[in-house]
Amino acid sequence: MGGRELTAPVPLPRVCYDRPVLEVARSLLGCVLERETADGVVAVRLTEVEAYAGAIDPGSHAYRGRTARNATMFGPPGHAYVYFTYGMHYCLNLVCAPAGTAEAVLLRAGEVVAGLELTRGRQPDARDRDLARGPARLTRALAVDRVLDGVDVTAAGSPLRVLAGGPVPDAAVLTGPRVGVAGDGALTPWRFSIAGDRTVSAYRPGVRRRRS
DNA sequence: CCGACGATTTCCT
DNA sequence: GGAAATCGTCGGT
Repeated sequence: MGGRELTAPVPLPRVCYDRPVLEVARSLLGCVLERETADGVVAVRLTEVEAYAGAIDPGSHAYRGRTARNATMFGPPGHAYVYFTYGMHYCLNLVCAPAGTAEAVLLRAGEVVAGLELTRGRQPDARDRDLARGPARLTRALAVDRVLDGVDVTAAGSPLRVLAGGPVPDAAVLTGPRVGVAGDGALTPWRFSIAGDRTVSAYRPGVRRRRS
C-alpha cells in the first residue's frame, strides 16, 4: 500500500447519528461494529451500508407509517433497529435522526476483524470473506436478532457497539442504488461501499412489480 | 458463470 | 392472498 506513514494520531470520523442520513451512511464506512456475548467478542469493519430516508422514501419500512416491527425507527438516534424478514433472516440498521423522523442505515456487509474463530463456528461452511457479506450473513456472524432491537450502540458496555475506525478516503468510496430496491434511480447515492473490497455483497437490481 | 426456487414471518391489499 | 432491504442450493451453459 502506498499510503503515508502515520507518526501521529489522525483525526477519526466521529459518527453522529442525527446528521442527514446520507452523511451518516458515508461516515459509517470503516467504522467497527462490536458484538459481545457470553462466548466473547466479534468485530466487523463496515464495508457496505445503505441509507433509508423514512417517511419520504418508498424503499423504507417507515414509508407507510409506524408498526410494531418498525417502532424503533421512530425512536432516538444511535439505536439498533433489527427486523426479521423472508421467514428466516435478521437485518440490522442504525437509527440516525431525532425521534419522530424514521431514518436509518442498513448495515449490509463487513470484514471480520476480531473473533474470527468464534464467528467461524456460527457459519462453519462459509469462506472467511463471506462471513459478514450481505445483511443477513452479517447478523448471523454477530449473533444479532430481535433481542437487540432498540439497543443503544453508542453506550459503553452495550452488547452491540459502534466505534470509529480508520478514515476511508472519498476516492475509495463507491455509491449507487440500493440492492433489491426498485425505482431507486441513479441520482441519490443511497448505497455506499469500499471500492475493491472483497467483502462487499453482490449487486442485485430491484424488481418492479405490478399491483395485484 | 448464471437463473430458478424454496424456506416461512410480517405487513399490505 | 402475495410480496418482501435474503440466502443457500440446484441444475444448465
